[in-house]
Amino acid sequence: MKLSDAKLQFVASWGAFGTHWGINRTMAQIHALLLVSPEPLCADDIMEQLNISRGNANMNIRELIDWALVERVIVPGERKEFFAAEKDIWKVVRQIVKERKKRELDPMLKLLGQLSDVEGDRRDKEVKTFTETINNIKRVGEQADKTLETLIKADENWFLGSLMKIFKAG
Amino acid sequence: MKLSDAKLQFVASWGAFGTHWGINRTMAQIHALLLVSPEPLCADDIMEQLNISRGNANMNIRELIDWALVERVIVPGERKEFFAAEKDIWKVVRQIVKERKKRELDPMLKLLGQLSDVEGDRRDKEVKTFTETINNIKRVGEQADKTLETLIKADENWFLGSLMKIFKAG
DNA sequence: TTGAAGTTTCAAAATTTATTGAAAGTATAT
DNA sequence: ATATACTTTCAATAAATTTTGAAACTTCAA
Repeated sequence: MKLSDAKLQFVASWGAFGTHWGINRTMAQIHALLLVSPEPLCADDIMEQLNISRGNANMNIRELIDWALVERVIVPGERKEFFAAEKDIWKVVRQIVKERKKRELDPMLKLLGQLSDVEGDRRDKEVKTFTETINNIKRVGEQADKTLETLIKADENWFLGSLMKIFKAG
Repeated sequence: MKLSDAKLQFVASWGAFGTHWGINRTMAQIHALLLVSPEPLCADDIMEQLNISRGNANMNIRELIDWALVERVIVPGERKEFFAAEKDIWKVVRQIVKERKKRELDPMLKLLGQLSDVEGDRRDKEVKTFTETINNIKRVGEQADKTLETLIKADENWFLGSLMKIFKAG
């Protein structure tokens, strides 16, 4: 397969993949493009390669920077900004897990805590089912929270080495 | 907090949560509603409680059944269908992980396999960066694949017990 | 200063996704 | 058979999200 075709396909697929995970297609495509670029790209490069407008490029680049997946790079002798993606995929995964945990899991656990005691007779089937379900979700959520917290702090070697040996043994 | 308010809030939040994960809001809301209902509900119950049309209810219930998160229930003496959600949250998590792995991770790994050898000089910086990035993503993806496979097969006690002890010790 | 180069913003337009509701389809009881 | 109760489908519509592009803003060199 030719490099240019492979790149196109990677960018398109990464974009489609992103949409299944609540990430906007263009943002994922820009990320993919930067991941496979040896040199940092400027806004015009990105606009040209993905056929998108300046506004669109700008907004999605900023979002990627916000997620700490991309950083601004100063290129000596150039006035405009350049952008480069974090290339260490393990760091990328950890970063995404960290952000999504903060934005989604943490608020969900907070809510579940608030919902876990409702007024009313515990022998009432409605009350009982509600309380039990919420508490079960809370338990699993808290477990996930701990697991992800460990994963966020883990370094790759520890994760790929120790954890997997244990998993296989389990 | 009153049960009725707590239910409303849970349904609304579960719906919002779903949208961040590429799941349609109504589907997540129906799931939430069934999770906290002690008895199976029929299409009309769901339509009424969520203020949605029959077509919408029908399509999203079917989708939930497709994901094996909800099942049809025959209620003796009733002609219409009733629906109940799987209440074991650990099973729900495993089921979702299993489906998403099949639908998303597996195809992605297949693609990465195809992209991992491109034509051209390996000393070419473009070729080198592309190949290395794809292979790094592939490695992490394959690791995730194994981990999730183990998780899918694991039973709750094993997971909550052994795994977490190990994580804490790590 | 001024102007050239670059970046950001955001209302309007385009696109995508979700929802409706009525017609068509199915199953069941009589 | 046929009326009744219920489910499914899908074209039309509505809603939500994404994208555009031009104006406003910023920065910097001369």
